[in-house]
Amino acid sequence: MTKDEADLHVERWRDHWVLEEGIDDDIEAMTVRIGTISKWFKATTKDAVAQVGLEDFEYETLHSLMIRDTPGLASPGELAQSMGVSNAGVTGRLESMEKKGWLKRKPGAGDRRRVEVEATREGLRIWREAMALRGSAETDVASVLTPSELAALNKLLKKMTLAIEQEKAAEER
Amino acid sequence: MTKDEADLHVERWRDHWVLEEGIDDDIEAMTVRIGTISKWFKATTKDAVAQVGLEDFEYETLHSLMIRDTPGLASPGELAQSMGVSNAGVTGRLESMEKKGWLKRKPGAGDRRRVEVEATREGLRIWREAMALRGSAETDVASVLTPSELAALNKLLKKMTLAIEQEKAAEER
DNA sequence: GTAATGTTATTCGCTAGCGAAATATTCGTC
DNA sequence: GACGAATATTTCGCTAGCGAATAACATTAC
Repeated sequence: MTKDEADLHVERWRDHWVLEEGIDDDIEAMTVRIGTISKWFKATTKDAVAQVGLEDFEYETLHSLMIRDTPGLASPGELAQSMGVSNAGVTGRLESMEKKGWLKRKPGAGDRRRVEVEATREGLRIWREAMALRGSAETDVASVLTPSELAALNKLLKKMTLAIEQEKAAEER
Repeated sequence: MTKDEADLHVERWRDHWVLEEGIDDDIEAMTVRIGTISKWFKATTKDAVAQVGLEDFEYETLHSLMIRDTPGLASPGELAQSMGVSNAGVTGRLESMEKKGWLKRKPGAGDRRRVEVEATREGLRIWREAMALRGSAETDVASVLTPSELAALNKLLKKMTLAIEQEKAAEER
């Protein structure tokens, strides 16, 4: 069967190898593949986003704002958390994005320490546009799998994500 | 069955949703899961790397240098390519890493435009140390799968990576 | 052999983002 | 009901990295 980059990587690994305790080949190949796919999705998203005239981080911010359970509405701190960016970083993003008119900030209603971030109509529009492009690129890749293969893949991935989420939760105490 | 974050994401997606043409739920869940796992691996690598006293980008550079088919030896341009970083960025990395003694640069033998980057003994040592830690974190996650599940997962992932690699190759003409 | 073109690495000006300190507001407690 | 602790955001100084321009060398064409 044709080899992919991960296969080649593992082969080189074994030949030239130097580590005392070897890492399991299948695990190594799996992590490399996950990385490859993730990178690809990031790259296609980047393209889609560039096509509609957004910067990467602008898209990410709008996206984060929209996929909440209160879509289009959040505080800077919440955004920082969900994007894995520092609070200071979020302030910077909001600053420039507010100037461009994709969102606005207003002082928090009840608690005046807070700031409420809200997507504008125009912000929503451009984000949707990017989403449509992004989705079609993902569909392209996923379509090499049959529906039942996709289901099987999801089942296996889910086993891992559940383990990860559990691990994460455990870390937080 | 227990739901993971991806499941919840897709549910929210559907409830509040606003896109004209819906994105297929299974595809969306799959991309979210791939992203979650990839992020997790990145985070565990980051921890491992911090434990041995390396910066992220220093580890990445050493790693890139070591997994070549000429391990421990490369030109800046090759590194830039394999890391997906600009040439200028690589120059900066090499600068600081040379100071710390993890690698050294010397003028290219045949072609004197080139520069040869070589890992030092100490660079190799610290990278190995990080690798051992990194590997064990990955093994932890992967161990929720049975060997045959892992094999099945790799088979499905490989279908996608092959498609991606083909797409990439096609783009390059 | 020399001019023109290509290739490789580095320098320079600029942007995004981080961590720590500063600022503004709220909550708890005596 | 005032004062200290807690919380939310922003400001500030600094670092990594990008793209464009530059420098140094090599290759090709004539």
